[in-house]
Amino acid sequence: MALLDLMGRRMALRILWELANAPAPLTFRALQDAADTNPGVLNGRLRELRDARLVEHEADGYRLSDGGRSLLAVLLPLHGWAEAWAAAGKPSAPGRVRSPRKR
Amino acid sequence: MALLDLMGRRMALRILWELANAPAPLTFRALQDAADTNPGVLNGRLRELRDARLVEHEADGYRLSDGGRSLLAVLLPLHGWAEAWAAAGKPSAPGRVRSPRKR
DNA sequence: CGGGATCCCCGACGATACTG
DNA sequence: CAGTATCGTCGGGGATCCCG
Repeated sequence: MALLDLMGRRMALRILWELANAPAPLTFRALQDAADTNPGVLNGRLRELRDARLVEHEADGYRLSDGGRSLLAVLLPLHGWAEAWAAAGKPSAPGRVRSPRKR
Repeated sequence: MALLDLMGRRMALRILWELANAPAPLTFRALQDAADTNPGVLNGRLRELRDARLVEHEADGYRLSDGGRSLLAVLLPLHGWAEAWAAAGKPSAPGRVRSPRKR
């Protein structure tokens, strides 16, 4: 699945996430700062995400496309599963497993 | 998300898929053949998947665990989304996704 | 047959300098 | 500020050999 290729890349999900939580479109710099990455990676990812029509670029910056938003929506259940899975997997880890964290 | 790290790896999903469709547990060789990969990768992935408790290893071979099956279930919607997404995006686009494999 | 060990290659990433 | 170019590094993955 090509989707996983894309989403598995270094800052892909992070970028989508930052854009999703931004009140307004983010500039290149703003994104670079928010995702804490470098121009090269950010630029590459941005290109791929735009090719995939998951984000859009306008004069005022980058924003999620409808498709991007729908992807995020589909990703949520997976995210939930992953959390439960991770929680089940590290019962012996420095135990803060008990208090479910919400952010 | 660590899940994506794992699933994004070279044969992870493929292995889960092959195991899911197998009528009975698959042996190492059978899996290697089914997924068309090499011992090194297969072994590595198998170790990770076992660590993640997504697959189980018994005397008669490898099989999906309950967790593995549940993951696959959660993955289905994503898969559906990905198909629609791919279909919408690359009806005529030059497919640069995967280069032809030599065998 | 199962599956570790090895070797090599290539692409992704990180950092940063640089141009418009 | 936006984005590109360059360069070194690092790790994953392909192929193979081989032992238990």
